[in-house]
Amino acid sequence: MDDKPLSKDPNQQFSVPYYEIPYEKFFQFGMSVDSVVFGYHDGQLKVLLIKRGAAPFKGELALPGDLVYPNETIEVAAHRILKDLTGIDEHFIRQTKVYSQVDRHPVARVITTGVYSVIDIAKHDPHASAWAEGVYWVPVDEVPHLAFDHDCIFRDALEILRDRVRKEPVGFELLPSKFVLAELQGLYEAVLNVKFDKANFRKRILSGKFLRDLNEFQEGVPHRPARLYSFDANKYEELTSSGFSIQV
Amino acid sequence: MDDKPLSKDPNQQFSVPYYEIPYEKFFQFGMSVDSVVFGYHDGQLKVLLIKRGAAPFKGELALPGDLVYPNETIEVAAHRILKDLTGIDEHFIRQTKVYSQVDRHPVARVITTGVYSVIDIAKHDPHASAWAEGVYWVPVDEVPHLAFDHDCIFRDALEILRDRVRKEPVGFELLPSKFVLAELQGLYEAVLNVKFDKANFRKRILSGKFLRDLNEFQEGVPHRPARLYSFDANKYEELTSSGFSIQV
DNA sequence: ATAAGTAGTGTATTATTTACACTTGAAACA
DNA sequence: TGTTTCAAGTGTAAATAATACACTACTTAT
Repeated sequence: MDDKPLSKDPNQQFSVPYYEIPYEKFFQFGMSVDSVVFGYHDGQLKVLLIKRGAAPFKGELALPGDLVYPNETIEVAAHRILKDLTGIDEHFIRQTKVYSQVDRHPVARVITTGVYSVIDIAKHDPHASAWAEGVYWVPVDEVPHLAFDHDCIFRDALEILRDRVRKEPVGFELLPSKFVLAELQGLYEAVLNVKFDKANFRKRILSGKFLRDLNEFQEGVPHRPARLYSFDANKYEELTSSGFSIQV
Repeated sequence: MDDKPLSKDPNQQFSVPYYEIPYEKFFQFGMSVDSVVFGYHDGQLKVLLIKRGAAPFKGELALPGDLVYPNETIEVAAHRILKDLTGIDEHFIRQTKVYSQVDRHPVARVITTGVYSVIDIAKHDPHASAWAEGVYWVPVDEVPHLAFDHDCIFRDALEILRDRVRKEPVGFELLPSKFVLAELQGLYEAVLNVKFDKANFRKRILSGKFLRDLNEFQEGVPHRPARLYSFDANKYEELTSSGFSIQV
């Protein structure tokens, strides 16, 4: 009995001085990570949802997530989960918030950390795994009700992404390494749900000098092909270290 | 033995499939909160440090923090800690990051959430408590080495504060409810470590319309007394809900 | 050749930011 | 009762940045 996770019984309240709470009760938390994985496709910002393969909420839609292993950090756990789902080792990943409502998990006391991740859909082919019966890319404005408190975790992540994408080079993670300015503009428009003037968008982005002009061109388009660019991470580092920040 | 917190023994690695890890090992995390409490005094931004009253790191300087109780959320725990230290119930408080390095705590596996808090020094009188032998306001640029990974937690919080204070009404929490524009300017200059032009600062702040002109004046100053203002939270809410955001 | 369609550029207008000098008013002192 | 001192508070010209929008350029398709 003593080994079981903390009971969720509402009668089991600890309205007593801390020294009357058995010491080991302070060390019975479960820790999990829930990932909000963003991708961009067909001019739409999408998020990766799974159909849960295990209780609780088996069969329901949720964010991919799992308990943190005893020897893992949260970041390691998040990478493991994404690797299981997409096969890719390297992901851009950032924390959002911690969710610690006492009753947020129906079975045990589990505190979860939200993270978001931003990937190029074309490079990844998500597939079902031990804990996910199905995996789906869902446009962010069509996300249905999710298991646990994942509605909230998703909303918060989207809001934080929208804030961050304006000043950090997050957007480039969503695109192939070679892209065209119109794609970049479409991406920002999809993420932020706004429209930009083409000429002004170009001027702003190009004035930053962190895009490398590859002197290559689009192929197979039925009109004048556009120049290909890539994000120059070194140049960007150089710029940020002297106070520069992307402004979109 | 099974009831003890997770061992920090580096030999106890779990490089095995999850189903070979005993189930209860997933529920032996300790969860804590560490608060970075900011205050403003004498034109300086300061942070509240404690001298630890208990092992580990007894006697060393650290951020105020404690284990989360089994029936608490992280936010509740953070408020409890600050109440213990300052006697005040209501605090402005925000999460910063989660710190989950496996070896960050020398005794047990404890994951901590950093929070920051921003208070009016004049209204609070911090005092030693069960877990704090001493309490000190230290200017942010004179913070010495701290216990655990608190150096890092502090640095991150300061960076996040500096980012947030430019667009959220965080600064007002540091001042008495009635203040003078010069005080507000001094505060922003101390937090951000920059200088503003007086005329332009006023124009910018006043153009937001979220300051209420109290038609009252400073007293006891040996020069022309300045107008007193207060932050109008209702007006601010109204403005933000229609897309407005503070810009400093 | 020419039409269609997107790539990419130039520029006038408007809005915002910056720098800095100025005026105002209360208290202190002669 | 001036006059000085000190910071409060204002006005404005110049520089910079944001916006709107029309234009040219180039490649494919017919």
